[in-house]
Amino acid sequence: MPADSPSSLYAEVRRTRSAELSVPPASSPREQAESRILEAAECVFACHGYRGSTLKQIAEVAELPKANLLYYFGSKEKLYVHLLEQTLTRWNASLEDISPDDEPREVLEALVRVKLKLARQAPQASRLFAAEVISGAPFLRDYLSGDLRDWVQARCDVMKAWMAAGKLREAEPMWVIYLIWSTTQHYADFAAQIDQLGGAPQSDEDWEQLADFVASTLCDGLCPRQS
Amino acid sequence: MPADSPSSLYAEVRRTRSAELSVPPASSPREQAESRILEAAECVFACHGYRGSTLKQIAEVAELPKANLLYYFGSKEKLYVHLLEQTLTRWNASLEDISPDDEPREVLEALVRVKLKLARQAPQASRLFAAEVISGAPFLRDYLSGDLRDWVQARCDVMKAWMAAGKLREAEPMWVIYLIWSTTQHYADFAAQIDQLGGAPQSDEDWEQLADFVASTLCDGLCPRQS
DNA sequence: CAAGAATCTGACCAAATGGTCAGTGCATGT
DNA sequence: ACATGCACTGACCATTTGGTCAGATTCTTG
Repeated sequence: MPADSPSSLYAEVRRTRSAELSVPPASSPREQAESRILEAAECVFACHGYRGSTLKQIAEVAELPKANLLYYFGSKEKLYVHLLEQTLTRWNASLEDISPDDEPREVLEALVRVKLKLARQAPQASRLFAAEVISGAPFLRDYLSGDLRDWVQARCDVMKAWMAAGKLREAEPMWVIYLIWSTTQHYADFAAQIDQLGGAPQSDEDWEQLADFVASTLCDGLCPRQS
Repeated sequence: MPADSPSSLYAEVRRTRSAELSVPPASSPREQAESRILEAAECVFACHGYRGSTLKQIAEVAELPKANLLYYFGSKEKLYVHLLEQTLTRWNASLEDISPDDEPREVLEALVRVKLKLARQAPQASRLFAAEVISGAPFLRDYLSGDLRDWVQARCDVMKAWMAAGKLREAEPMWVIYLIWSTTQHYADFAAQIDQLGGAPQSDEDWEQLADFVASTLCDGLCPRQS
């Protein structure tokens, strides 16, 4: 019966806040309360998924009365969806376009670095997304088969061009993307396991080395020898 | 408000049952009921995690009265823990030992194939484990820092020997393991996403090609050129 | 067949859940 | 001063939750 003491399990809230990507200081009471609630909600939803989370717990983490959450967000579901959308918006902001003229190795390496940076800076967001997908993506169906599918399709086309030009190993391009996503997200989603087993990157240098390792391994595995 | 209709979301139960690794036909009423309950519980817990699952829902999937689950398993927590332990036992059964004399490429490839086979045959078990870890592994702390840590340590030692012999790229051995785990589990844990985006392996041949792709990419990336 | 054990379950319970609402402050403009 | 609207919240509600239990049914065995 492992109870999760807010002190230990949710300590990450405060820590993540300051590390967050530039969010305007939010002066009005509304903005202040909303961001406070969203922080807490991200923490709890990421941990227990939509159905496993309770408003009471989110309220406790946010140190606000439960009725306050409902005053600002109307319902548990609206709060959850708002959080998902905010996450996707932030992720999209950190993605760059690619073209067939780019060098595959450089693009792949850049993608690995961006994803690992996100895994480090916003692990909660990654786990929130993972929990949603594990549960069958009931709230993200449309996004997955819409915007994300388009984004992914564009990358696949470029990769096919690379393959035709002999710059990338022949393979289902989707699998290349999954290779990158899985290896990088792993460090956010399975952080609890990695903490127990060892090998968790801690310092800036650790993360740098990890990025080097993942990027070079995938590039060497995916790009034909250039000798 | 996406409601998960048992018919669609939990259809996987029956399908997985027949594909399950040899489980004795279970004749006594106790065995019969228990396996029926465990099946349903795996399905629901894998989807919503421990806290997000309800006994009522498990009972509905199992097509048994709720009191029956409690008659056989005593409590929600005992049922959950039983399921976790069963999963770990089965996984351990499919793992082989390795020695420094083995060829890294062969061992890595074999590991990828075993893990992908599990991802295909028992995706629910993989998601169950993933949900548990995402929530901070409250029930698996001891296992992770005990048995699994030992298992992993043994592999790391062998890999270090390989590195010293120039048969494997110099790197934190743990990261090599995470590379394999993440790339293979991804196809079970994120199946909902993959189904929407495309590239999901369907036929035996698809899975074979996927295994070839993942194994050879990782091997080429991890093992020095042999020319 | 009788007696005990194992199997099973409807009815119930206290606690927790998402959500509502009436009412309290409290700032600002007039 | 006072009215208007935003910000807030304790108290409450219907429903759902995990769990108990007394009793009914079925199986096993001497």
